[in-house]
Amino acid sequence: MALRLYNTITRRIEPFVPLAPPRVTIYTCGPTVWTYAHLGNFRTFLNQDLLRRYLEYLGYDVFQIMNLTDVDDRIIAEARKAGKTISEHTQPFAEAFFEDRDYLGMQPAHVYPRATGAVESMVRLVQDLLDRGVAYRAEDQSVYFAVEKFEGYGRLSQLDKRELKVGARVESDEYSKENLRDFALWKASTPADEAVGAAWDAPFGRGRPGWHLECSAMALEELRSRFGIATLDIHAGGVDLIFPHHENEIAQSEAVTGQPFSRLWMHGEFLTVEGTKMSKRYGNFLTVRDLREEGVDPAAVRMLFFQTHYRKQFNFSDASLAAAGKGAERIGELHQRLLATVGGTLGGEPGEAGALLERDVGRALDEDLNAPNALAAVSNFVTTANRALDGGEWSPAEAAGNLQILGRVTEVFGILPRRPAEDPELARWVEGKIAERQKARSAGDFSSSDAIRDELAAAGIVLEDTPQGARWKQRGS
RNA sequence: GGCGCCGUAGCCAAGUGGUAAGGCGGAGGUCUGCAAAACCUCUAUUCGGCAGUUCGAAUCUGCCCGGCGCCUCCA
Repeated sequence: MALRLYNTITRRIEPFVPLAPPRVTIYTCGPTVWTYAHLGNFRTFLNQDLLRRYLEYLGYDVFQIMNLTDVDDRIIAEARKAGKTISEHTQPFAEAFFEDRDYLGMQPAHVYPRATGAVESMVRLVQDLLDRGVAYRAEDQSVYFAVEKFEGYGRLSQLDKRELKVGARVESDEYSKENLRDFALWKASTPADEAVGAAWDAPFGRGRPGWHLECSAMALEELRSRFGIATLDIHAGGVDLIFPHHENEIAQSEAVTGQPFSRLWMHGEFLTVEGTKMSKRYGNFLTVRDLREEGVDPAAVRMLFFQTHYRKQFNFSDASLAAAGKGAERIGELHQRLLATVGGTLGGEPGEAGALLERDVGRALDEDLNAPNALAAVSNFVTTANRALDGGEWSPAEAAGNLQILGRVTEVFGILPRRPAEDPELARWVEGKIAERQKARSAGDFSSSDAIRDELAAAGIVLEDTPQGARWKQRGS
């Protein structure tokens, strides 16, 4: 059993072999902080989070880099509109991104380099490319990458098989390029850029970095300074980044290093809404803050996203989110039940059910991160465990061992529903009500006991009568 | 126009040559004072359509129908 992943560059599922195990370096293209990231963006990030967690589960020592793009056309336009500098404009959105990340329970990347903080290394990279003759300064004072000078350009996106749509890439400000496919490394500064603080000095002229430059510069910077290498193990992003973004990153980086920029390229598919790609452009987007305001449990979101394979589009709907939430709750219920069964038992030895769970989840995730299949295994385990618990078939030790495995596995997905924070005051009130109800029940006064249950329900408290007395929990909220 | 992806039950979704995972929903049952939670049984003779290859196809090939994406600094 070994992990296999789909590699965009070979279009095949292949064994995952890191450059220097147990270390695994991952670069994930992060958000452009011109506004709030939407759920579609987070689908990609969440799938990367799953990859990260599974690699760590397998024992790899992961180093993850996620960039924040904090200078680009949209940011400059928005900053201008608001009369702010770009950093004034992006700061709140960067903070919001981290809040959303934490809310969704994503593992933080090890570093979050920002484009504006890496201008120096970007300038060096451009200079290097100029020195090597694969880049040139055009009449408009911008610096472009000469695509024809880089052998193998277009390998990732299979450009050789395509024909350009007539008129597709011809824009007024690109007339200076020698070749239509050449792309900007450094854009000569304009008054608009200067007005919002988006211009830097460089030997080849004052300007700002092109979009693709930052990822190459920052990734190489981190790899070189920390590990003395120039090749990533995994580079991940959304499918829309295959071309031109990642294609250009490869060209820029490899033209300088002569080494593969990344051994593996992973691309996640889109989230759609009513069949159409979720996008700011179409206005059909939802943000994480929207969900938070509705009181959605992040476990439901994770469950929903992981129920579809990352390389397949899937359509978001409130109904499917609610259904996924129910599924996550069922797993959470069992988790609680096992905790109660285990009591203070330490250690424990996993039984057959736990071993099966671990094996099936591993098999599924090993095959290109087949999370849907892995979750099916979890679900089967839940049924098996509940049945065993109903029949009193598990000793505390066996329950403890199985619980440990369930915990390890669900940790990979991060799908255990959040338990409401302990509120002593609320707890005291609820316990009081439960005692009151119990008294009524013992006396056979069921209309009173039901009234109390209704009262609690109205407060969002759900009761479950068990042989050990009433359990309670907060619903939804 | 070029390149690519998808179409599986009421809904969501695995499965890519050997006879349809899983979740949600629904029906009935067990347990319960009634519930809740859990469990049990049932819920696709069939995988967009039509041909073909094969002992055998949801899985391979061809055509058709329907939907989506990239080629636009969009995850």
